[in-house]
Amino acid sequence: MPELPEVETIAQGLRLGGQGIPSLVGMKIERAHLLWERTLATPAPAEFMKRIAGQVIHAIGRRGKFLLFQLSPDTLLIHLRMSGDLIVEPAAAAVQPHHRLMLDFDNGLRLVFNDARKFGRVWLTADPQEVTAKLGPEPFDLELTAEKLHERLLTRRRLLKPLLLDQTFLAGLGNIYTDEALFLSRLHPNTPSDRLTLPHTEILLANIRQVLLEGIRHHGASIDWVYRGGDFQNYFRVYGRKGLPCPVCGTPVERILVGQRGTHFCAHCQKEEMEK
DNA sequence: ACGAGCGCCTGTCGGC
DNA sequence: TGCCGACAGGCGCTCG
Repeated sequence: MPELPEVETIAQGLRLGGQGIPSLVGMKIERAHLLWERTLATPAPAEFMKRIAGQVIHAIGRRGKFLLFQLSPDTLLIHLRMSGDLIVEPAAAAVQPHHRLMLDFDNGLRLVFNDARKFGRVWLTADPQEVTAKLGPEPFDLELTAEKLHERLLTRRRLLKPLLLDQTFLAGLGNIYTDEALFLSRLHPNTPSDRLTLPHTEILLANIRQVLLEGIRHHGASIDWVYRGGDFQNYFRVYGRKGLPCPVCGTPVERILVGQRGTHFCAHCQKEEMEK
């Protein structure tokens, strides 16, 4: 799915406007059209339609990979999962094949949740904490120090990569940015989490933040057939580069499975056995 | 408390 | 060319 940088890019775009599209802040939702029922996590379709009509978008934010739309009494949460995207278009435009939910505004525009694979989900709730309560810390939270991250790493006995992908451990990382952060940190994805030293954790946290910031600066990555305008895919160091030379040592990048996920790394730079 | 396996879905790509 | 499996930015579930 879109990971933190892609979700942040979308949130900023909708909040600030640009490229001919106005900011959605202040827009009033007139009515909703649900084209794929399972897109709606909660409440039931009839109640959703009734409750969202007339609500105004007051703020647009992000928590982990969730988009948050602060409405009048309620909050709308959207998770794009693998193939979801948000589009602003004229409310009169033809309905495209993968449109799943459309929110018509009272100004002739609509916000569309488009999602080819139908994995994405939408929640409308008075209390967004009901949805986001289990999420781990935000990577850019200033209160997340290397010491605190190190403590959290030591309380678990898991492979490093699956742990970093666990949204209850840290919110926002996905497959791309995890591989990139581990590469920069010279850490093997199979490293047991409780073997990380504090110095290693400092390096890891700094690199997680760096790759996420790079992603945001490039407006995210555009891969597969879902194009969102970003170009961070041109700056991947290892992700999706199986067989291509490691940018540091030239050794061909390997692809293995870790926790059922395709994982890209340099076997020379990222040794499984760390020196203590 | 872990990881494996699978389900949810559609689309693309590479190999034969 | 055409078919077919592998694979895809995610996550929740069950099962050992």
